[in-house]
Amino acid sequence: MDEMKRPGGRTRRVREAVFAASLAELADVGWGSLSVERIADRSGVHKTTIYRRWGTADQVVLEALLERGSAKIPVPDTGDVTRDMIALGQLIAANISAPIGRSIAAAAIEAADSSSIRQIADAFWSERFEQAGIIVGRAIERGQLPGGTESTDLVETVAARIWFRVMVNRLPVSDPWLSEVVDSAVEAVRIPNSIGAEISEILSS
Amino acid sequence: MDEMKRPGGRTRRVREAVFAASLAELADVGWGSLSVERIADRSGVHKTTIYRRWGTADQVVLEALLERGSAKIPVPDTGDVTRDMIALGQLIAANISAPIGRSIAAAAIEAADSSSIRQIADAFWSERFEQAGIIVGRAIERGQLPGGTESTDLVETVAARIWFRVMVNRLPVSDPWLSEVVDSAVEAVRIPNSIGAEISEILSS
DNA sequence: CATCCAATGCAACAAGAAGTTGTATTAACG
DNA sequence: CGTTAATACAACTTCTTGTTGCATTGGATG
Repeated sequence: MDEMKRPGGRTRRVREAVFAASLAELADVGWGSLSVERIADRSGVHKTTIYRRWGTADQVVLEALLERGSAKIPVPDTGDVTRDMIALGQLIAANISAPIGRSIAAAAIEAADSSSIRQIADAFWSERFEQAGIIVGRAIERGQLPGGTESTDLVETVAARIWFRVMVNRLPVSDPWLSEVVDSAVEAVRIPNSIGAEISEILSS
Repeated sequence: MDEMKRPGGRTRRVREAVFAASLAELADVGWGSLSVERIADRSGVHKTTIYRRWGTADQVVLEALLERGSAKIPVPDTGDVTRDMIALGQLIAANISAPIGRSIAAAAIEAADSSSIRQIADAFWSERFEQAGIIVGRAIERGQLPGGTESTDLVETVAARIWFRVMVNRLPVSDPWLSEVVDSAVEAVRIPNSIGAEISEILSS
C-alpha cells in the first residue's frame, strides 16, 4: 500500500506538505467543504499531483489522519481509579476540543453510511474503551471496585458528559468540573443500583 | 417578515413544496451539501423562484425549520420525577435519532461561528432544559427531591448519555436502557455528593 | 558525475454547477 | 374580467472541479 519507488527527499516533502495542509483545511472548513484545489493552494503542491497520487480530497485527509493517529498513547496509571479516569477524560476532552477533532466528530455524525471517516472515529473510541477497561481492571485488583464492574458504563458516562459539554454546551472542560463528573460516575458503578436505591429510600423516609 | 400580497393558493403550494423538499434534502445529503438547484428539482419549483424569494438554500431550510419547530410540546407530568424524565428522554431521543435531527446536530457541531443553524439547536436544548426545570420543580414540591436540586445537572446527564448513544455508539434508545440511565441520574442528584462519598467510604472499608 | 525515469509542475481544456437577467406565462385577487 | 404579483422559462456568465498532454525537476543507480 505504502510502497513508492522514490520515497526520498522531494516525495516526502510533498507528502508532508499535503498532509499538513489537508489537516489545516479540515480544521478550518470541515470535512464537507474539503477540496483538492484548496489543499493544493495551501500546500504549494500542484493540484494535478494530488489528483494523481490520491484522487480525492477525502483520501488525502484519510491517509493524513491514519498517519497522525498511529502514535499510541499510554494508559494513565496513578494508582487511583478516579485520578486515572480524570486523566483519560482530559485526553478525550483535548481530542474533541481541538478543531480537527471537532471536524472529525461532526463528519462522523453526519455520515449515515459507514464511510471511512467513521472508521477513524470508531477507532478513537474503541481505544478509549480499551484503556478504560485496563483502568477498571487495575482498580478491581486493588479492591477499589467490586469484581463484576462493567468498564463500559463508566467510560460511557464520563465520555458522554464530556462530549455533550464540548459539543453542545460549548463550554471548556475544567478540572473541577471533570473531577466532579468522574467522581459521581465512579460512585455510581461502585454502589450497585439496588443498594443505592435502598439507601435513597431510607434517606427520603 | 411574513407578509405577502398574495398568500393564497399557488404561493402557499410553492412554499410548502419548497419547504418539504428542503427538509427532505437536509435529511438526505446534510446541511453542507444543500443547494438551491437540488431543492428546485426536488420540489418541482423553478430555481429562479427560489433564488428570488429566499436567496440561498440555507435561508430556505432555516425558514422551513422555524415553521416546523414552532409546535410547542407539553411538559410530561406523570406525578413521578423518574417517569417524567424518561418521557423527556424519549422525546430527545426521537428528535436526534431522526435524519433531520441528526443533520441539524452535525451541522451545529461543525459550525464554529454562531451561525443560524446553531440558534435552532440552541433553541431546542434550552427548551429541554426549561422543561426539565419544571419537572424538577414539581418533584421538589412533592418532596421527591431535596430543595436546592440543580435541574441542569439532571438533564445534562440524561441528555448527554442519550446523545452519546445515538450519535457515537449508533445504538437505539431502548426503554430499559433509558430507564436505567434516568434512574442512576435521579439517584445521583437525590444523594448529595458529600453524603454519597461518605457512604461509599463506609462500604469499601 | 552522468544518466535515467519516477515524480512533479504547468497550461490548456472540458464538464458541470451556481447564480443572474430579461421576458413570457400563469393565476390570485379585486 | 382585468390587473399584476408570483412564477416559469431560456439564455447567459462565472466559478469550481477534474482531466490530459507535455515539459521540467531531482532522487536513485551504477
